[in-house]
Amino acid sequence: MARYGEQHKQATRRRIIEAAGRRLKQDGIDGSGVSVLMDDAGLTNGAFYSHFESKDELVATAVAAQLHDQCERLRTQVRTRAQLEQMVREYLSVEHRDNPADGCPSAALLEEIGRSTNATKRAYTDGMLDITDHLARLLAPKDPQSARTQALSLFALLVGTMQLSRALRDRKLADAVLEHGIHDALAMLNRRRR
Amino acid sequence: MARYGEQHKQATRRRIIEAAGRRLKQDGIDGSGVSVLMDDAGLTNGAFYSHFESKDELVATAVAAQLHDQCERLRTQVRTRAQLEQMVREYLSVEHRDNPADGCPSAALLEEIGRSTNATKRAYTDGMLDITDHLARLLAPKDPQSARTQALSLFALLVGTMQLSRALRDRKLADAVLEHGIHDALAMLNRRRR
DNA sequence: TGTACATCAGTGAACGCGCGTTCACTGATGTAC
DNA sequence: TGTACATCAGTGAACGCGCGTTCACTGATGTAC
Repeated sequence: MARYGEQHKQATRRRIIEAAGRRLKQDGIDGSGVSVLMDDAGLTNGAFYSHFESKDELVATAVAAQLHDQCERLRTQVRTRAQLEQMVREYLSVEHRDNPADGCPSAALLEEIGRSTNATKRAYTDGMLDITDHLARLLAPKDPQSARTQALSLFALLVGTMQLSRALRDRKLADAVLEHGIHDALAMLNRRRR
Repeated sequence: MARYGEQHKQATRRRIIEAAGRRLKQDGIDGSGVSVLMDDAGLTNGAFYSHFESKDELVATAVAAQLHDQCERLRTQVRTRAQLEQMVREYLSVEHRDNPADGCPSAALLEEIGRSTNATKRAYTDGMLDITDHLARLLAPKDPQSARTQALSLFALLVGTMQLSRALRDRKLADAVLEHGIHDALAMLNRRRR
């Protein structure tokens, strides 16, 4: 019945979504054309619409996938406060700043997501709920509900700091922003909650 | 010699820049076409190129103007720590979140500025240097140089929190993020520097 | 095992549209006399 | 003061281009017998 083997099309779809995640983070949503996105996946533009209804649908799907990957990485690699501090240091690194395609989808896309379709914002919100669930359990196992907004604030500082460092055309200042951001993020993390 | 009165063209140019600032903040850089920008200024698209060399030049100019306005507002309205705290509260308000056109250019454009031309990033950097000069003098008159990165970190938290609140499609959570952001921003402001 | 057939993932050209930009033109204005 | 003229800010149609999307077609594959 299915002629290309059961998983052939699914594998292609995943390939498009993964390549799109990288491209969107590098060039932005408006900056990434469908032809380029398909080229990145090793296909021609025409094949796009046998996988997705529209560019908007791919964007929402890719955002969901990016956050899901990020969540999985956190789940496996950040299980203690010490690991969380290490994550903060890696997040606010020069390497992360200079390689948006490999980096955090929020740092690369948050502002555009705010202007996107409801489906994309929904996907983003759901992904963030999963991520902050995990972080909240780590920060305050007894009161994860209030720890969630704490985690979101930490995240906001990381994202804002990364975007700022990327926008500043003054290497020294941009590096100093990252450095100071680490300090503030760790302080935020270790402050006593009232 | 000059036929429309000395200031006629300059006034029109200022009108374009000011209207563009609002439009860019609302719809993003890529999302704002030249025709719409000129329409906002009450002109037709053709007149654009007697005022600017390119859309890029207008973007850089509008970003500079937006930051300059923001700096002036800070200079006149934020002269004490108490006023700075008040500014934080107004920044992280629901009103600001729901009206990006009237709001902070960084919250609306920072991610896109990071992907923009060098001229735009230069304009942004210079504007931020002015703003942080002022804030640094307020935060630590004795050591404004180190207080500048502190001001930038505070700014990063405000920007990241605002963007996050705009992207979340969950009113309650989005409001909670603002609320918690105020708390963290004030804590960051009042923490003893080492 | 070999051949004819049906399927549909993928191709690549084309669609209409809006983009940034150009340009021939208009007409309100200040200047000259 | 009134008229002819020069200027150039602004008009609006057009340019080529790349966008998101559509579509007739191809050809590699699994199935039927």
